[in-house]
Amino acid sequence: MLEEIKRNYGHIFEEDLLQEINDIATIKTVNAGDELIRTGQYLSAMPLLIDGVIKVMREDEDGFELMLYYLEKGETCAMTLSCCTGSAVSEIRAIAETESSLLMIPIEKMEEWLGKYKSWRNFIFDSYHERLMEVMATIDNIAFKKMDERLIEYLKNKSKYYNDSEIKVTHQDIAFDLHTSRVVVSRLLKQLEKTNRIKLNRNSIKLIDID
DNA sequence: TCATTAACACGGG
DNA sequence: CCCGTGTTAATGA
Repeated sequence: MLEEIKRNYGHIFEEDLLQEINDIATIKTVNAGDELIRTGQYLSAMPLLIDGVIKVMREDEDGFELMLYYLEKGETCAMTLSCCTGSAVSEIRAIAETESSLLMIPIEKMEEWLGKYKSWRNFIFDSYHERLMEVMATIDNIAFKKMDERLIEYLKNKSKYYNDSEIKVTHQDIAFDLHTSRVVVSRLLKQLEKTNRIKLNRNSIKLIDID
C-alpha cells in the first residue's frame, strides 16, 4: 500500500508523513455510480483520492443537481476539510464517476497533522484554493455564460478527466449535471455536430474541434 | 427570444 | 420492447 501512496503523494509529503498515512489510513474502493458523501451527512474521515474520478455536486431541496467539479487522483474534497474540523454537515454530494480507490484518514489525524507536518498543511491549503477556484469557474459559467458555452466547457472538462476525446455519456446525464433539460442539450449538441466540432453517437460524444 | 414541458417517431440492441 | 435520440408545439419567463 505504501507504494500506491508514494506514487500519488510521494512528491508532496515527507517520509514520516507517508509512513503515518500507511499505518493509519484504510483503503476504500468504490464502483462507478457509488455515493461517497450525501448532502447533510456528518463526516468522520477525509478521503485522499489515489485512483479514479469523483464528481462533486450541489443539490437543491428537491434533489435537483448541479455539478461543481471533478476530483482526480492526488486530490481531496474541500468539503470534508471544513466538515471534519468543525462538526458541520456536508453541503455537497459526491458520486464516484469511475471505479475509484481512496485513502480514508480519520479526522483526528487530519487535525493532528496540521500542526505536525508542514507538507500536510500546505496540501490542505492548496486543496482549499484549488477547489475554490474550480467553484469560481463554475459560478462564472452559470452567471456569465450561455448554455452553449457551458456545454462546451463541460465536454472539454469531461474529456480532460477521462483522458479521452470520446466521452461516454447520454444527453440526459449532461442535462442533469448542467441543470437543464435534455431538449436543450440535444439541440445544442446537434448544432455542434453540424459545425463539425463534435461527432454524435448513441451513448457517446467524440470531440473533434473543441477549443 | 429562449428554456421548459410534453408528446411523438425512429432505430438499435 | 426499451432506451436514447431528434424534433415539434405549446407555454412561460
